[in-house]
Order: sequence, then C-alpha cells, then structure tokens
Amino acid sequence: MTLYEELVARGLIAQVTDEEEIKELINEGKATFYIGFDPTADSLHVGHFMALCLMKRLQMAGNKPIALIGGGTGMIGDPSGRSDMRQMMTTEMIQHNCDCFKTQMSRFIDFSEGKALMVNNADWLLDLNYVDLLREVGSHFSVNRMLTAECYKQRMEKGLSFLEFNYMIMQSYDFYALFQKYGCNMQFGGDDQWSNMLGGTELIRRKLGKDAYAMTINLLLNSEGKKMGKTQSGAVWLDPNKTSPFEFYQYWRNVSDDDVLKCMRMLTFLPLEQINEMDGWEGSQLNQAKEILAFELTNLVHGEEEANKAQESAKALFAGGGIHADMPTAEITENDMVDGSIDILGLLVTAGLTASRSEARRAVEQGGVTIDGEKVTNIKASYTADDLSGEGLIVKRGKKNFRKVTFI
RNA sequence: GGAUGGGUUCCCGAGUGGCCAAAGGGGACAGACUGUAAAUCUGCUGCAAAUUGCUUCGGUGGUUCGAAUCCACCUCCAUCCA
Repeated sequence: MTLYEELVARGLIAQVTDEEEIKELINEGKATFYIGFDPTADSLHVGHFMALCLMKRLQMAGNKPIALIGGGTGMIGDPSGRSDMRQMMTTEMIQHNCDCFKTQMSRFIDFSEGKALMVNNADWLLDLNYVDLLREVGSHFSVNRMLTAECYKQRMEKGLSFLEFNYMIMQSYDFYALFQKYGCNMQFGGDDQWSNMLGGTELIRRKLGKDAYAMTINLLLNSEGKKMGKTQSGAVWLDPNKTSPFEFYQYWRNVSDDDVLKCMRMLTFLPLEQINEMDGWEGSQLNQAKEILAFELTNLVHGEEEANKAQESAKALFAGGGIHADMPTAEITENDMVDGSIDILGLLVTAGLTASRSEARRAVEQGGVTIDGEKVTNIKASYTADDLSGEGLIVKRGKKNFRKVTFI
C-alpha cells in the first residue's frame, strides 16, 4: 500500500489540487510540504495533533516537512469558521506561544540534520512594506473572487474586518515565500483552509509560472458534526500541565461509539488491518476498542509510562473502585478547616470538584456525591483532620469526577 | 457623518415600572437505565451565614417608595444612506 493510498484509507484526505501529481510526489518522498500553525494558545491541542501525525507519516516516507508557525499571521487571525472576531494578541504573547509550540513539536517530528524545518512567518511578513506588498501581490487577487470563497461568505453576514480579510493574502504569501526560499511545493492544512491554500498555489502560478500543490485533511468531527478535541472547559491540550495524561486518556476513553473507528484510523499509527478487524465490533467489545484508542493516543502524546498509569487509574476507579497512586489529588490544609473540621460542601469546593458551595449543595442533594464509595446524604456532614490523614478519602462527584483528598 | 433597530444569565431568546434571580429552548451538571457510549426519562442550572440575605440585564449618572423596564449622556453591534 502506498502512502497516498493509506492516507485515503484512513479517511484523512479531503481535497487535493492535482491528485496524480500529489500521489507521485509524496509516494516517492519528493515533497517539501508545509503546515501552518497559528499560535493562538501556549500549547498545541488535538486538532494540531492530527496535523503532526500527518507530518510524521509523510516524513517517514522521506518527504520533508516544514512547520510554519504563524507568528505574523497570528497577529491578524483567521476568519475561517469563526463567527466573531478573534481577540488581538500582543507580540509577547505570540512569541511565548511560538516557543511553546516548538518544544512540543520536537517530540513528534525529527528536526535533526535538516530532515525538517521550523520557520516563523513573522520573519518575512513583519518586514513587508504596505505599498510594495500591494504592488507585488495585491494585483494578483480579485476581491470579487475572494468574496465568493466559503470562508468569507459566512462572515459576510456577521461582518468581517479588513484586517481579517487580509488573512488569505498573508497565507498565500507564506506559501509563495516558502516556495522560493525552500522549494516548498506543497501545502497541507485543515479542510477549512482550502480557499486560503488555493490562494497560495494561484499566487505562485501567477508570479512564477510554476505549479505548487495543496491538499486538505478532513477535520476531525464527531458524529454530531462538531469539532472533536473540545470539552466544555476548553480544548484537549497536549501539554500535560493543561490537560493531564489521565484527563487526556479519559477524553478518548469516552468518545461515542460512532467515532471510535474514525479516530482510530485518523489519529493512531496502528496498522489498518488491525483497525479494520475492530470494525465489526459491537457492544462491550466496542468498549474495548475505546480502551485501545485511549491508550494508543496517550502513549503517542505522553509516552508509554504515562499511558500505563492513566489506564491503570481508570481501571482501578471504574472497575474496582480502589485507590490508585496516580489518581488526581487534592490537599486540605489547616486553613481550610473550621474548628478542626471541614464540611462536605467545603471539601468539594477546595478539592476543585465543584465551583461553588451552591453547586456542591446541589450535587449532594441530588445524590451525586460519594466518599470512599459511601453516598453522602447529609449536607451538614463534616470531616476532621483524622478522617483525611493517611490514605485520605476518595471524593467523587458524579461518575467521572473524583479526587483523592488528603490532609497536610 | 446621517437614519433606524439593537446589546438580558454559558448560548439563543422572552420580558417595556413592583407578582423578576428574570419565561421558553439549547447546552452543562446530577440521578435512573447502560458498556466510563448513544438514545430516553427525571431533577437541576447567580452567590451565600440558605423558608432569609446579597449581587446581576452594555457603561455612567438621574427620575421613583420601587428600574432589566422611564430619562440623559457614553459605548459597542447590525442594516440603510453618504
């Protein structure tokens, strides 16, 4: 199976500019391709992870990846798929985020001996002169055409600032610059980037009379059509300090039935034959597939040791209910105590299981709180330092939120 | 710059002097059922010293016994005109 065929089989490829050319390029390792990352936060998240996996796959086949960090475009903000204007970021923030990206990416991509590059488009975009840019590339863009692009169409109703309108031009210029500097002949990106990417190939053709290619990856959507990798509390981050390996594991452990195989194909490096076998799984067997998925991904992102720990904690909690060393913990200090004890509501709040005492009260009233497996029914229940010392108590709110609470 | 309409709780959206911590829906959370899934049903959804008190309806002042609601100014958004 060739690389291209595998990408298709995994459901990764959404659109391509020239299938035959691209097949040949990547199958034979002749592509120098880039993927852009906007530094909107100080950590990469699951959406980026898929792009990194793709980079890795292509790199393994001998292609040369360029990770482009959008230090320059980040100052504008991509309007694609947004209904509101992106918040402006300071130069310092962007720089900090770029640095964080770099360290995280190095885990996945081999940057040694020129096998891959990492560049920041601030290096060329920030020096551009307005009038020069207009002369150089402005004439190659038709506003009429741009307005018909899907990414702008959606924003025509809500309003689109001139600043954001220029995002496509910046991104096109990136491709053009990379093409000239590094011979970068292909661009990858999420499917929402399609029109921006076409802008680049077109600019290269018009300015240099040469061909460059673009290919988009299917966005990772769940069965309801929403982007995956988001929780109510925000994105699922790759940084263990922002999303602990346990939480990361749990996110995948809990994906819905309909999405397991898709995630498996798109995100893991498990051989397709093995994944196809699971395709027929149903019921509790499918539940096992989720375990595999969660383990594989945690392994890729956080390493085997963390993956094992996360899996064991999960098993201990959901299957056996016992204490495991790697559980999320919380500490109660003397300051949290009133007259030598802490009530159940305070305990839930200081353990970080509820945001307020009111919420804690609700949880208890609805029978959603257990301590060491015992349902708490009394709102006035309280606990002393003795209760919390030693092994501590396992406090659970709902089925999946818990902390091992100890007194220090 | 001019005209008009608008800014309500996590989101959408009702409310146009007291009965308003604010309808309805979505989401989130909790319970039942399950497989740590989905669907369904039930509860719940500002904060707290909790049959009570406190803080919320873009901002600041004002009218009033009483303001999300009326007035003034400011601000932001949408649409049309320039």
